Amino acid sequence: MTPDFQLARPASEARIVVAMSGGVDSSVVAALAARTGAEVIGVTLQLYDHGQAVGRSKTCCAGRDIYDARTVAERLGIAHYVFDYESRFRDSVIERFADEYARGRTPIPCVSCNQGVKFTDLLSLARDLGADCLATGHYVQRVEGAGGPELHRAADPVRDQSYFLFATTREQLGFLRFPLGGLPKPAVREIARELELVVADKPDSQDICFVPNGDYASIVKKVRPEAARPGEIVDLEGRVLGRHSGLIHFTVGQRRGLEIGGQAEPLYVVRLEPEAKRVVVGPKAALAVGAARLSGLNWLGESQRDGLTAKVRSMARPAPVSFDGDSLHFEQPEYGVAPGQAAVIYEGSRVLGGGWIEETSPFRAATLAAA
RNA sequence: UGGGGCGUCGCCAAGUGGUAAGGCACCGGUUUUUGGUACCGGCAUUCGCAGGUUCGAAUCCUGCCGCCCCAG
Repeated sequence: MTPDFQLARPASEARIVVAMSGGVDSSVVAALAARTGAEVIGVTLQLYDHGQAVGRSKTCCAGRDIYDARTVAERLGIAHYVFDYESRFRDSVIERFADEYARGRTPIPCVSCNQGVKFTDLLSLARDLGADCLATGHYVQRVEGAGGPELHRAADPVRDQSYFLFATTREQLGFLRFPLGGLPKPAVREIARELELVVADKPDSQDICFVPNGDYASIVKKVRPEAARPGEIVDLEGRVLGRHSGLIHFTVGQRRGLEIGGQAEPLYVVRLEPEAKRVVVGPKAALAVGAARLSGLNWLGESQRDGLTAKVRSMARPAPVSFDGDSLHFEQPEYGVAPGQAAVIYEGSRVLGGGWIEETSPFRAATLAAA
């Protein structure tokens, strides 16, 4: 099967730039693009290099991914370029990531990366290269609707990455293509195997790409040492229950790592108070959120009142909500809603828009306010 | 140094003669292109210490140690 790249002119006259990370998905995108007969240019961005920290820069980590992308491009017979975006990535993703933690918020670097480095910088690069479109390996669907291109969830819901792309603008969407959005992951790997791409059995990437061992705290600490200052852990009444080794280790909804035993029920982080360096904890019930005020709203469709659902994390089924222009109201309590995370609003499978969570209010209060 | 109570995993805590529940915490795993959640699994050969009774004790007896309360 060959997904439609929705080109405005015959493929034989078109040029497609493919963002190649060195993983299976984007490699298959490059292969599918090449199959259309268009001229394909693979572009890989060097965003970070923790290989140097480990001392084997060309054989592992970022170096390995770039090498893999190059190998795939050679096999497909397409052009391939590597661009050094390390400083831009550091400024727009890593620094911001650390700043957010320092403010007691929970950042989501994949969105910053998509909206900045990938869909702004790389996208304009692709335009400069005279491309007709920029194709990526994201599992989302771009659907030509009556009012222009729409962004929809992936056909395979367990693979859906629309959450990370809510900040995509209409203009960017016009230029982007997501050929994998209609495919199940096994099919993508199958294509890679048929074409004997070296990355066919490469494990899926996970966790934060620029954090080597899952130890994001040490990166934040390096950039924003103040976020690693110890402080008190208090309950909802302000009683001191224990101490912590820095707000960077916690996020709203978190249960593990508090090291406070002797409780009848588990304790969860209810909120972070960066000025006081305090972690406020409470029972699960204290985590039930009824509404979330959003900032930085981006709309790809019309905001409307009925039939909306929203995701407050990537891996969740969309929950019924209403939106009043400022805040999202959940019909059922939502748990672990952290300021700094994204709230993405859907109408069926379509992404209407979304925003950043600024603050939340308890479920019951929201119910009373609505009544 | 009079009276009373208590001492079971890091914390809380069942268990009063039949061969150590549970919760919290912690650890490991699964899930996952963010944090987190959830789920699964692990976690006291031993009950403050030392003796004794008994076929058999964390559970009964004795002594010691420690803590708490009341009284002087």
